[in-house]
Amino acid sequence: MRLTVPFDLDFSLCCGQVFRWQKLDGWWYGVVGDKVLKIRQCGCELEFEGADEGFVRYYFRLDDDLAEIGRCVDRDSYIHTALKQYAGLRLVRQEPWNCLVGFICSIQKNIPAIENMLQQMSSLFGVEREFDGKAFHLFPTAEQLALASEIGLRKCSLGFRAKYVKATAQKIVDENFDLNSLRQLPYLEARSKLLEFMGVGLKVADCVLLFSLDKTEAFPVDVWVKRVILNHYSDKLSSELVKRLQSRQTLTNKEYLKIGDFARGYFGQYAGYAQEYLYHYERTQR
DNA sequence: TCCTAGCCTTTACC
DNA sequence: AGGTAAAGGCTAG
Repeated sequence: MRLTVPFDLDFSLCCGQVFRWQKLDGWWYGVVGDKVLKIRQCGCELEFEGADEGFVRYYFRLDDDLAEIGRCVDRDSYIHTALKQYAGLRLVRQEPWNCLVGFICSIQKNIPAIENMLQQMSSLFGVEREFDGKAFHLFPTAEQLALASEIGLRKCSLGFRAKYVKATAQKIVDENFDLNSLRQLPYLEARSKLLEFMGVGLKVADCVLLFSLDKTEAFPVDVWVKRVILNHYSDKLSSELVKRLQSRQTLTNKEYLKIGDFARGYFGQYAGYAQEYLYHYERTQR
């Protein structure tokens, strides 16, 4: 498949938004929904197996107008540098259920640990699928995780998150909850629906909204983004808020909402895209 | 109603 | 080896 739009596969898969892709012999292998696929990029050429072109276009959001998004969020020299550095980085349109569990697991965990938890859950509870001579496991469905015991989930290194995942799976099954239907709702309404799941606060909800439900105005604020705000945008916030952010490690909901509202006002409807560039740039500057 | 402190598990990295 | 930070959320008060 020949690319006619800017895209960088490595940046998009390495920037911390996805947890179940691995690179082997120059190919990226990933499990998405009920598919196992592999993909690699050589310049403008995208090669893949396991899915059709429509799926690849949808999953990697190749229809997003990256040039236009860049123009919208390019508001200062700092983000300008991040945009240049990671030109071609795209948000990935993840499968919502997998995304939701992934970010519940992200609570107080670094990325390698999250990848480890999801891998263990998949191996223990997901359907095995052979592809390219290798064994993969689909991510377990809500039904499968609802049937899992908290003990079983704790065996996957989830710790206190085991209860959250179990309860969330149970709610999905009990209410026949269709996460994809949240796509039709406005940002704030979809967010309040997600907040009803145990283990989902503002941060996790924003991640699910941004990475799987097309809410590009969602602006997840974690410790890294908080650093970006303090180090590069503090002059745009009230000195009172800045003082609070400096003196405490974790954000209160009120502070979190203030930062998100600032970001949406400053970067606009694609604030979430700005977040991803800033997040990845901050993490790789050291 | 809103806010805060204390607690929750485990891993990676220093 | 020991400590700390890690894409935070829940609950009692």
